Amino acid sequence: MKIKRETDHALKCVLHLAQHQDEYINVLEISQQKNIPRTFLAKILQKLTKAGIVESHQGSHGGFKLTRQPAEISIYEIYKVVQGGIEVNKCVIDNKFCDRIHYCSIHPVWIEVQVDIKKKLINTSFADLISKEAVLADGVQRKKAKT
Amino acid sequence: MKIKRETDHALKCVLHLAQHQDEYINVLEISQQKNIPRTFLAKILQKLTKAGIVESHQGSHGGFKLTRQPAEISIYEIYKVVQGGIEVNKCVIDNKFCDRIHYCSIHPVWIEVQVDIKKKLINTSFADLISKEAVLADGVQRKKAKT
DNA sequence: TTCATATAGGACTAATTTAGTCCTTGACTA
DNA sequence: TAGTCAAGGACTAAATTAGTCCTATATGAA
Ligand code: FES
Ligand code: FES
Repeated sequence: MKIKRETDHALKCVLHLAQHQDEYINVLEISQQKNIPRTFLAKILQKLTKAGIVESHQGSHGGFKLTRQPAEISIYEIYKVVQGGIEVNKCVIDNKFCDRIHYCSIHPVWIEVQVDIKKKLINTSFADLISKEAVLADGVQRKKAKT
Repeated sequence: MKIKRETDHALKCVLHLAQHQDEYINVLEISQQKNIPRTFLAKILQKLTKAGIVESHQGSHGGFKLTRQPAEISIYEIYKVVQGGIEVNKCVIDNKFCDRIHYCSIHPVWIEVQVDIKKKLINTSFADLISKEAVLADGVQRKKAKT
């Protein structure tokens, strides 16, 4: 389990959409606001659309918006859509990877780690992120004001 | 944080040494027993030697053995030596990676995940693994006997 | 109705990282 | 002193990641 760039982009992107609900926002705007290569982001948004996390609208004034409330979308969901399942070690996914798998004492450790990670990611929604972001941004503002 | 092949090899290797304490075991034997490419394993053992986890002896009847008791060696230690620190997302290591870092609401999630993983890995020693392995291997034997 | 503005989708490429090999040198010991 | 083993550096192959580019299709407005 290592966050790929693609997933990182996807999370920022969904965060942006969550911060601008109920309007269609196009790829260019998100890519500029969140500093993501435009064409790459377009690909990511295709995945999110297929997965039903966002809905798209073509033509002028088109773009993307969330299909659900931010509180109903977890980090884990986005992670899973763009990156697939959590895979701490290859043998956890591919059971032909290691012949020791039937008695390997290390294996259960990875399983446990995965369960922990999954729990944490499921328990963080984009509503949580939005409110936290507001607080943090405010903190940065105050710091700047002081100097 | 994704277990590399190299780390996986290293863990199996140390497990083998832990199961055969107090004798020097050479690269060839470990590589055969644990199914690891010989030359690659040699490299890994170099790292472990430098890190002081194993000690080496050259010449005939040479090889490697642990410098400490299995109970004193954690999975985390091996992980760290061969793979470096836990890095769930790049921004956690490289603070120039993302300009959002000062107020990013997602960032703390990765930090928490890392802390959890680290705890779990530190709390598993090779003594734990050895005893668990014995139980698991026994289970496999019993299953075979039944058929 | 047609032009400007969007996304959809596939094929491709570049860059980076992972997973090794190979070869020469140096230590140990029977 | 020959045979056996690790140390170390340089190299290569394979796989994955991180994108680009081009064409097609949908939409709304002039
Ligand atoms: S088989 Fe999965 S860690 Fe050993
Ligand atoms: S800066 Fe680390 S996740 Fe946003």
